[in-house]
Amino acid sequence: MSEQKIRIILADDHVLVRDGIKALLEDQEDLEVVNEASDGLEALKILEKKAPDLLIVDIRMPEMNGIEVVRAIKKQGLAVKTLVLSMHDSEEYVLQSVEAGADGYLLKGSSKDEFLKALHTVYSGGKYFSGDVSSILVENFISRAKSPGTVAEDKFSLTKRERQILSHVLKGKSNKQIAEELNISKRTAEVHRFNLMKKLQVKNLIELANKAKEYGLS
Amino acid sequence: MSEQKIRIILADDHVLVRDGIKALLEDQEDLEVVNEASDGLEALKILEKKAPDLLIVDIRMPEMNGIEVVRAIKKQGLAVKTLVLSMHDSEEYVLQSVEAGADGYLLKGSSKDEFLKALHTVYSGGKYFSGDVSSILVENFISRAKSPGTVAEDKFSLTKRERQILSHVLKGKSNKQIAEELNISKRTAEVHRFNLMKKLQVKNLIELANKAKEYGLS
DNA sequence: ATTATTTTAAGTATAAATACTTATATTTAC
DNA sequence: GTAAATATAAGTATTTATACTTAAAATAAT
Repeated sequence: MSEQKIRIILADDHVLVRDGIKALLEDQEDLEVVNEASDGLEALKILEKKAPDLLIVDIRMPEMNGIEVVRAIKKQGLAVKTLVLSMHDSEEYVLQSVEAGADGYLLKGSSKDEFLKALHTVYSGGKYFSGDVSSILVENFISRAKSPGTVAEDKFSLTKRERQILSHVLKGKSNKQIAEELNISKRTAEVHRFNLMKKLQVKNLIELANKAKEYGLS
Repeated sequence: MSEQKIRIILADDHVLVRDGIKALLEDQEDLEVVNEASDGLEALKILEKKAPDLLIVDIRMPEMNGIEVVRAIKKQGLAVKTLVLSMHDSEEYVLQSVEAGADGYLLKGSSKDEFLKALHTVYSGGKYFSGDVSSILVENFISRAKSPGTVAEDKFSLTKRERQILSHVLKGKSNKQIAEELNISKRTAEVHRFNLMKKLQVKNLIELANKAKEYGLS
């Protein structure tokens, strides 16, 4: 009865991490890594034709991040279960993953045993979130009940132009430089900068840099 | 003759990464992971009493980073070989590792095969640096020949006060705030800020934040 | 004890960012 | 096609940072 193995696809941009996890998984007789991907887009492509049981996906990847991959999967109604791995226990990531429809979320600080447990739980239709993560969920579940639709608002609802300005700001450009490069007035650049900092709720460049890095805003 | 295995200690703060690499290593019959550490200090302690053949160490770790561990090992004249793993192919890290006396340096983007090759090379007394890394070394070897003793100067030779100011700057404080908190004049704070940015060779806050993060300057 | 380094802090002038408000084109969406 | 959102940009006043130079105390090192 336990004849067919759980077919897994691994997506992580670090080969060594991938090889490590693969070795770890293949020590288990009921698991099988059928394919790997080194970025989000590749993962999606492989997924569509291989139709595995489970996808293990890292959040930070080039091209398309793990959360976006999960979102795409759910949107397309693919049957694959998803287990999100993360180096960072950023609250926002957790919430985004849940809302994207991830079946599980594990910190890389989790142990092998927890990893395998999560894997099986998710495979059999359950949800698995590592300890520290659960508390974040509980807290947000409560606050969400009070003011529905508020949490994890799609990123920060920056406009295209604001994102564009942001990316320049994050390169250390001054408003003047930005204005010159985009052929807009310095004042306009100022306004955009002002607005986006307000939206991101940061008071200075340092906080901006950190927040942007944390949420993967280019 | 190939009776005794290569005894390895693994140091990485992420349990899952550790478990993965361990699984990968223990698929090889000539290797054996005798112990693990989740931070630099722990690694050193274990090392001193276990005397393994080889230490695989991640750069970013709490308490004491990988490079510092390598440096301590060489200082104490321990016989263990060292293989440094890194997520980041930062030029500075590579150079620091070499100067600390590391026997090998591998990017986590390396494959399992390259990993094992590196391992064996280092164990048998050789040096191993993954492809992309070698070019960095070559370049710096040349420039060093011209002006010896210049490269990888111990951090950036910031003074204590400068480091202190830096940590405030990195919290997003203004010179005025810093001055108030440290009971110095605003002008003094300005000078320190100016000098430290010069020493770190950055032109703006963003670059400062990145550089500081990269080199682990608090 | 005497260099050397570090820390302190002032001056001067310029450039940039902050914290708004107001207001008009221009898109985009329903 | 009209409303809503976005992008544009000006005004005003204040605060901060930049880019130096100079120079005196205070500490640390040999």
